[in-house]
Amino acid sequence: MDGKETLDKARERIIETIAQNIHLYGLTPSAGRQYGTMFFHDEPMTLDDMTEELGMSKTSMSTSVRALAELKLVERAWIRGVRKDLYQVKDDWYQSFINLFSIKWRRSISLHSVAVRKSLRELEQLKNNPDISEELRTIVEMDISKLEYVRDYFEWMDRLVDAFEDHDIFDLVPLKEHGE
Amino acid sequence: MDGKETLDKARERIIETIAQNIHLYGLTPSAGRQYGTMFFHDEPMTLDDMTEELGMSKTSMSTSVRALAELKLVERAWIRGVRKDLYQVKDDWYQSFINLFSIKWRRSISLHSVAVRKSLRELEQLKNNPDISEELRTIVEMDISKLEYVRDYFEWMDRLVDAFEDHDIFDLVPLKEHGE
DNA sequence: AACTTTGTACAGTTTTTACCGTACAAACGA
DNA sequence: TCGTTTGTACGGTAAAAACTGTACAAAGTT
Repeated sequence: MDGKETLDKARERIIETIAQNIHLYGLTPSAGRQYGTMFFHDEPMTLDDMTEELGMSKTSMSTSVRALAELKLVERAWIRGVRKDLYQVKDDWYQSFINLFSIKWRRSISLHSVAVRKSLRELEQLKNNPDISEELRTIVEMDISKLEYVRDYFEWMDRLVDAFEDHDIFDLVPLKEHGE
Repeated sequence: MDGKETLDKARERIIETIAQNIHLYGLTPSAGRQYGTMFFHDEPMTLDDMTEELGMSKTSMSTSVRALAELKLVERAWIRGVRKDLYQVKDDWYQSFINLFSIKWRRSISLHSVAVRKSLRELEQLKNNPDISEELRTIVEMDISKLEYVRDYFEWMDRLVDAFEDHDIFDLVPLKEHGE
């Protein structure tokens, strides 16, 4: 086995591992393979480069690179004289992890918070309605306390994402000292 | 609109929100609806209960409750005299969040670490091979430093999950004081 | 202005995933 | 021991998602 072959095999192993785990970011294996390919490619790539490298249609490359960019796993690059769009991976993986929370989790937290607060308001009002049965009131009160718990949970999640974004998380889990 | 109707609507909003966000846990909306239904159901539920409540087949209920259990979002319960399997939601949502990392992320981290270390070993060996071209050696060295970065990243991720599991994360992002 | 090049919208196809019904094994009860 | 109940494996089907090719709009070039 010659050197180039060894190199490619070593790269391929990493790319395939990324492909098979990127579902944690809500992306498809194909997008993962695309990311992995770009990771080892030193210059920014065009859609045509990716088509060639991965043997997939340009349309697919376009849509999946968009998904990668939305999560800020890749970014656009500019090289003077090149007309085509260029993409490269963002090389700060710690920040990419944080971005997952900033983008996907934050949105989910917000949707939950809105829904919970709305339901809580309705149930509080229902609880104060004198016309309902004692039995129903008991159930309503239980639901209220459940939703208060959930509200607090998402409020905590919100603060957790803040702690990621503010990089406070690196106080708790420090980066490895560079070069040792 | 009578009281029961208001209650159901308030619950339905939450359930649907869970269903539409549980993809972050790698689960389907159906499993989310199942979880939400169990969340508001005070006694543990049987598969037949879920079939009735959700209008889906018992087979589906069986497979998706298994997915929920695997992530420890639900657990089995026992009530004396009841022959059927019973399930209830685990009510510590903070722990459930942590479990996602313990179970899904930890596995991914491990797979990545293994792959990266294996490729690193191969590339180190290749680098020390005197027969390769200077050009190739340069590429290999660049890949090595990329993979060392990745290795360190997953080592950090491993410590992050540790910090979740050990509940150190609550030092950084404290729980809301109970009852205020 | 006419001609190229490039990225993506869109509709159709293929592949994958979710879901269902049947059948059966394991556990229980009489 | 023989029925009954319960959960799930399995094969088939319906639904969803990924992927492709064509067609076109936007931007660049001559």
